[in-house]
Amino acid sequence: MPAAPLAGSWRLSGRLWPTLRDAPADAEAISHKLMVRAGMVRQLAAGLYTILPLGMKVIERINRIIREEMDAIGAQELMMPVLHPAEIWEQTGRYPLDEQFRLEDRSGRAMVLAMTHEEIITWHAARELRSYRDLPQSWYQIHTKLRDEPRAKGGLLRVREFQMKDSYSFDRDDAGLDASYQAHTIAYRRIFDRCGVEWHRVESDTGMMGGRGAHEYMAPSPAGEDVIARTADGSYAANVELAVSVAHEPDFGPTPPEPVPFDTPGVGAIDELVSLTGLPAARLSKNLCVVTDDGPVLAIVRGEHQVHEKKLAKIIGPNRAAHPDEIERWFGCPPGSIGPIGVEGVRVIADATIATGHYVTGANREGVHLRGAVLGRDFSAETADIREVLEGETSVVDGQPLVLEKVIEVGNIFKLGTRYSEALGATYLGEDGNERPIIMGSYGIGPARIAAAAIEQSSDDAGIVWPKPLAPFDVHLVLIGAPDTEQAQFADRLFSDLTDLGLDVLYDDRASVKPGEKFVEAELLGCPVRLTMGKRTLPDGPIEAQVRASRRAEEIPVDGAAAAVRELWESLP
RNA sequence: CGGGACGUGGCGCAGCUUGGUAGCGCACCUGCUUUGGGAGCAGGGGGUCGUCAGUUCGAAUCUGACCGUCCCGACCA
Repeated sequence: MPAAPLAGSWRLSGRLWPTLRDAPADAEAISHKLMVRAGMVRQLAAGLYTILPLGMKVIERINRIIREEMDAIGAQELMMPVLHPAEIWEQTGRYPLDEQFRLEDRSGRAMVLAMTHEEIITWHAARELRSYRDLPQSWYQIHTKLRDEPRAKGGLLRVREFQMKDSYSFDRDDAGLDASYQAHTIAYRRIFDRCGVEWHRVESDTGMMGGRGAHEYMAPSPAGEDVIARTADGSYAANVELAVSVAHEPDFGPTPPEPVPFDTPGVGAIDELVSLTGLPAARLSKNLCVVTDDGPVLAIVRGEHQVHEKKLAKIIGPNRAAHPDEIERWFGCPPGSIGPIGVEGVRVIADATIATGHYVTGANREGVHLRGAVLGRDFSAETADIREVLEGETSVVDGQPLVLEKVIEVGNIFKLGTRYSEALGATYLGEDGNERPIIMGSYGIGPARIAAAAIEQSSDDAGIVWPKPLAPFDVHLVLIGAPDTEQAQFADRLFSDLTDLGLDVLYDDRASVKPGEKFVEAELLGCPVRLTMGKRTLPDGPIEAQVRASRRAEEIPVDGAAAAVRELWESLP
């Protein structure tokens, strides 16, 4: 048995801390490799991870920050089951979702595992909240979610079982919801700032939650799965799923009186057309045919743009790319030559940018394109925003240029409205005696994703470089020498002195591990300060301190060592 | 779900093409030496080669199916 913990400090001997020299071959993400190597997590199966004691230290620190800030806005912690009767999910229509784990109990009752907790919290709210006097309320938990993800990936970044801080607000009216939403905005800002990660708050789609307004909290990282568009000062920031921008306007020159055909043998792709015509891609129209249950749809964007599939799907519903033989049937030509002019039986949706200018587009004849096609004159189309914004295009808010950035989603907030309260009968009696649905919001944070994002954002060749607030320990004290030596006695004393000063210390007192190995493992783990106590240190010091981030060596005097270490630690960013 | 790759002691890998005694490094155990940057020497333990079926006198090696894991895409807080 290891020695009992001294506040948040640990003696290392006897503890489970399995580090690895090599990362498992199937780990790809930096955070995944380092978390496994640094003995924080182990994988059980795809998307299922055990968090080891050292990983728990980090998660505990994150959760503590979350609890403090949630409590500070008056949210109340509770805990709901992760095993739910299916009927409740049937009432909101979310029972059949593909991500839902479904099972039966021994009597054959249909059950589900908690994908999220809107249904259950609303079920409780329906029973406990009766009057306008009971509102507003905010309830939260830090608890398990289970999702049958089509593809777990990236280590801890996308998993099938994970802890989430989820909170839910209950208000009388929209103004109340706005206030609860604002309170969460404040709490979230404090949480992510205190965690020491870089983050952006962006406008987001409401996704499977439904509702009417949402933001996501995004930690920039190349390992991220989402992309955001934002201005340098954050005056505009949105997930590209709904980001808008002012497109570059090409010089169109005079508009031809009518479309003019020209030969483009064997040419279909936009870059081939650019070389052939010498025109910028923005003056070509890119025509994409997809198929919905209601038939074919032709989507048109400028040649430099990409159709954003989610934006398109919001307008036309689920769809797939058309097969070449289908295109041949509807347009009478191969995919490279299709265009909007003269087609029948095909719904045409043009991006709003197409409404100005004239374009080179397919003539619906193999090897022929047209110059000078004008929307409204030569063809008709619904216009909508269906393109993905491009880096360098400008903000619709203030004209600043937009940058695109890959990000990890670490939190989100949703204005749910009455979707769940109406479905589950969560109503209250107003002052005027009328029954109304409770107005709800829901708010999520993934603690393990914060940890993973922190590592993605901060590591070097030697290992993790923790932001101070998330480090499993503040100080990593390395003892060189046997337990019965003078330096060991001194290290023991320093260990308890540092702990008394409020620092969490990992005291590497293992007798059987060589100094070099201790140093390497300390850097792999990445606590902000490493102290070395060896024979050399005594009697007069100094004690060597290494600042992990800079790997700079500092000298700590033996007299008043603990206070000096505390001071060094405090001086770090 | 589509495409690709890979499954050999705890981790990293070789062996497979050309079938014939299962190997290397690290880790682990014992002993001695060593103690400020993943120690040295000596000895030792641990593997149904993912599973099943087939071909063969004989399969880690060839064939097939299945399972698992990872990556890209689809999907997704």
